[in-house]
Amino acid sequence: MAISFAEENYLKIIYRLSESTSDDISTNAIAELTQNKAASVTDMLRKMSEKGWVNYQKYQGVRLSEAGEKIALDIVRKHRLWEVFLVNKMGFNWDEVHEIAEQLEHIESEVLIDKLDAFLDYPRTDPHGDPIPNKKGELPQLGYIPLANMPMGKAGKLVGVAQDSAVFLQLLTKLNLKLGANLEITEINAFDLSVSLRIDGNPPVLISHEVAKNVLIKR
Amino acid sequence: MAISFAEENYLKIIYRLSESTSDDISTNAIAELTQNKAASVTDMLRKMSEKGWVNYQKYQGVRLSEAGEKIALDIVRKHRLWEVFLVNKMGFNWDEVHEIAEQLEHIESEVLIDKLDAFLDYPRTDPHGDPIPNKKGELPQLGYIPLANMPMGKAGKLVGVAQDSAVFLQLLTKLNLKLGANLEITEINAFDLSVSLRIDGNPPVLISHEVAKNVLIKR
DNA sequence: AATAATTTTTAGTCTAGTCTAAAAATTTTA
DNA sequence: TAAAATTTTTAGACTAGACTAAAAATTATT
Repeated sequence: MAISFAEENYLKIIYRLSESTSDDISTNAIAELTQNKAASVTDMLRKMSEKGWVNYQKYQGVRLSEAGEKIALDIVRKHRLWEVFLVNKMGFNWDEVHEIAEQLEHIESEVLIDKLDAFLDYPRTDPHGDPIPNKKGELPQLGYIPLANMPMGKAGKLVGVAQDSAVFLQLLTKLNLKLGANLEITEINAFDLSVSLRIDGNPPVLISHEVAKNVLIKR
Repeated sequence: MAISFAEENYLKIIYRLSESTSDDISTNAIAELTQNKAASVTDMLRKMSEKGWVNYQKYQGVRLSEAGEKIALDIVRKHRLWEVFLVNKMGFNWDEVHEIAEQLEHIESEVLIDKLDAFLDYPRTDPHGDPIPNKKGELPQLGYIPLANMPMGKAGKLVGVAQDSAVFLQLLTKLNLKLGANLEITEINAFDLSVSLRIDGNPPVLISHEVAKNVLIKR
């Protein structure tokens, strides 16, 4: 079944929202990320539900179906591989590549993506540390994930960092974030994706999304 | 002024048609290449004329304006650079890359194209021997062009070939196409782009587009 | 030059994807 | 738990870009 750019975007965004919660995804949340109005989202959800890509009940939010998740993972795979290309081969900084990858992820050619994957030496994560699904849609078992990708309420152990700039490591020290620390996310703020974090059972402290992305944890 | 995929495609196709004639381009010719109906083309030409990208007079055909040609050359530049990438870096054959490049040519990022250009070592031609415009929209002076790119009625001298497979060179010999031969195109068949060619003043013989693309001439 | 054939344009329709305004359902608050 | 606030949906409208059918203009043919 043919799929449009718009549909691909909706699926990708529902996937992204699903990554950080196990609840159903709300119309408003999708509207914000797609930059559309809620009414437009409702309409699209109805259509995608008919195509079998999402499970959608009026007023109850939405969830990807298995078929929808497969498509979403394929788009995520393309997005992240292109990001690796842009950073490793084209010399972009990791903070410059998102918009371009948003365009490249819609290029349709399985062969191209396989060749790109090989050309990049089969990377397991993108420049931001996010895992790259394989062509079957399976996420690599990394043994760790960025703290930023851990769902709310879950706990894990700090096992590494994705960056080793001096300023970053100094900040970790100041926050009392050491290797082996037990971490639990108590809140994720939608506005800036900053995270309230309980460290070794102490009262939660606030850390930025930027920091959370570079802290690697094992569940 | 924002430009859509559809508009970019029309401009590119009008440019391509202009390359092999100095006449105004007909609605039907555009319809065939865009795979649209003539009525749709008329409509689009009217709109693009209002935006100043083409000079269009009802029933009289169309021609790119200076602004339109600038845009078209930019798309052609992107298309051809991506083709080089696909062949030289991704290992595609030169006959497999067109459809993918048709998609990639619409990616919007000047910086990316500049970096790609550098990454590819500033190629002057694409894998088919077609010249790659620079970022100002200027075509490189190659000193030669593929015979397939020579306008009808013009003459030139055979100065080289773009391929040296045995079968190709044997065919040239059979056709009496030698270095230094004086060539004049007497007809281009729209159906298969095959070319009627007068060699050293002899009666014209027919050669395929495939051959014409690999024969290099100096005007 | 008149007629026939072809090309191009006009007029009206359709779909995808968006929007606004208002109605309906759900959630929060007092 | 009733009222208020918020979220979501419905209904109807709009635009870009396509289409078909018929009319108009151009080109080719007797």
